[in-house]
Amino acid sequence: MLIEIDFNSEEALYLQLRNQIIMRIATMELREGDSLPSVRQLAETIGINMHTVNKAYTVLKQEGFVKVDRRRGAVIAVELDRMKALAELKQELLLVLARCRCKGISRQDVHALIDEIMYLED
Amino acid sequence: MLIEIDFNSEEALYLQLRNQIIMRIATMELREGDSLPSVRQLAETIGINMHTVNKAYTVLKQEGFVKVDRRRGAVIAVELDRMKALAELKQELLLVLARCRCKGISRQDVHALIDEIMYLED
DNA sequence: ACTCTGTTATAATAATTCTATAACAAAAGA
DNA sequence: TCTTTTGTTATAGAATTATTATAACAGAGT
Repeated sequence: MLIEIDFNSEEALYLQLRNQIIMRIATMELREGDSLPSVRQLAETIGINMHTVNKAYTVLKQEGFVKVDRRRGAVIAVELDRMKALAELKQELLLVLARCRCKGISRQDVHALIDEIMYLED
Repeated sequence: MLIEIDFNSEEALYLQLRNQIIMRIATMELREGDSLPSVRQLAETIGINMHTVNKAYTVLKQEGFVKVDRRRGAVIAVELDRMKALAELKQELLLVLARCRCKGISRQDVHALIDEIMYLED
């Protein structure tokens, strides 16, 4: 679990942590059933406080990316709720695409970029 | 300029303001050259502090959506920097699409949603 | 017994957000 | 010229959030 934290970033540490873990699940570097390091262990590795890691794990749990097992710690367990995921995606895209329209980025431009990023999928 | 603020939202007031103005530019409810209300006037209309509105305008200026004229106040003036806009879009999409991949939202699903939101464009 | 797990509680510090006043120079209009 | 309105800047306080620091607890593994 190589986690890189940018202490100069404006983004909160626990969000950087959350985002990196989501990215690793997406690239399958982390797979269903894999355990994350314990909050204390990861905190020590990175050099931050235990509670900051705990907060990241708590958010990941609430967002349906991990489940917490008293024995095994935080385990990757992605909750698939298609309707919920689509609704959240739409909400996020509304603002992003509004910015695109303002800045002269066309629908085709967006499609091309999507394909570039999601090249692995069908 | 009807601006609706949700005081119960977790989103900062100045960001709600910024986002609504960007949405209005995208829908052409606000057009190039249009003036925004003065910071004091809009603050009074909404019932928030002048500095909160000023912060929203300052962000919009930094992001290239308005220019500030000493005489006319904040005026819609969208700065078109295609490379910059595409780079920012890509950065934003990386995380959003990672979440999609985790949650079983396919590339086709995303394309369909893009088309649904950007239906007016070619 | 001992260690490791997540969880919870409490407290202190720092940073961010929002508000409250106040003042300034530049420009517009009377 | 006088007044008003503009954005801008400065300062300060309150509220919230983020981060750190200790400490303790129960459950589970060895």
